[in-house]
Amino acid sequence: MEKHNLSMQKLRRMMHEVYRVFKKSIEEQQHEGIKISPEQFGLLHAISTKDEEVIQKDMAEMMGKNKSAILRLIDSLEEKELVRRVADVKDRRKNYLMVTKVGYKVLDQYMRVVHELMEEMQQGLTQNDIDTFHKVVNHIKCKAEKL
Amino acid sequence: MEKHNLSMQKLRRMMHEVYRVFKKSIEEQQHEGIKISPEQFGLLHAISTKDEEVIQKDMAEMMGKNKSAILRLIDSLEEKELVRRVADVKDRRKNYLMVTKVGYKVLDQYMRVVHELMEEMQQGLTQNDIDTFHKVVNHIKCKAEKL
DNA sequence: AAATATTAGTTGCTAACATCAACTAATTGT
DNA sequence: ACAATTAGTTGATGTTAGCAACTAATATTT
Repeated sequence: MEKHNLSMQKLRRMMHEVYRVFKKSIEEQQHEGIKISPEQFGLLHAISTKDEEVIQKDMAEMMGKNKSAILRLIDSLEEKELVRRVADVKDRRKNYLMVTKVGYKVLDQYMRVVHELMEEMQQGLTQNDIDTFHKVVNHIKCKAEKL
Repeated sequence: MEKHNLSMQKLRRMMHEVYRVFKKSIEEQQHEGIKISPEQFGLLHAISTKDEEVIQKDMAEMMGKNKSAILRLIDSLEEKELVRRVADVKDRRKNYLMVTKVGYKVLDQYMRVVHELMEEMQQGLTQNDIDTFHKVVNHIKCKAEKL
């Protein structure tokens, strides 16, 4: 009982710390340049990894976020010129999301920082540990989605 | 590289789903009564589990949050009469945080829901899985705290 | 073809959370 | 007694989330 709840809190704490360190590293490694928040980064990255073209609705589903939330995020990314909306010629309701050149550049920088940090923070953990971690995360997510 | 980043995003997604389900269950099981947010719940619970009396600063440290953030949370909990600040007689700067009777009642209700949900979502996972999960979370948190 | 239903995105509003700097009052240290 | 430190507060700013209502575009039904 108490154990389970603590895990969510610990999880939250862990993520908070990771983001804090991440932010600090970004500041240190880039005194200038475009700064984006974790959520913005998450969306930018998600868009960039999709092979086929995606629309806002797709991203909302994929990230499990409310469509307004996605819209706001896209607004903010578009404002920074990291992403562009391109209306579908056949269905004018749909906006395809495209990562700009600058977008890819920022993404690359951020990914490098993420990579370094994760390498560092994972030291001392086995691959099995990490795989189990992902398994648990995925398992709980899927269970939760069904409720 | 991409794998590590995805885990943070997946983690975030998982937590989002868990909170969604949690909220839904609360709504279903309590058509009335005091509603509190995950953060409020987290703080309320944290306060309740400490044997010795704690002050705001303690909670900020313990939860890894900014003191203003804690203050605001306490404000909101105090407003709902779930928590009370009690000034230390010897050091008037310090406020001890006490969970009220109502506070314990709400906490109990919420804990019950949490317990049920976690039981349900953990089905199919072994104790070893869960332990490893906690181990990884704790490991990363500690590593991050040192950076 | 026209009417209705559905879809994708937008808007306005509200709530919650986080952080920083500056500040105040209280206590401790010199 | 004064300076430094501490605990909490305030104001401002930024970010994210969610809901309902709305608009324009498309699909389906009549």
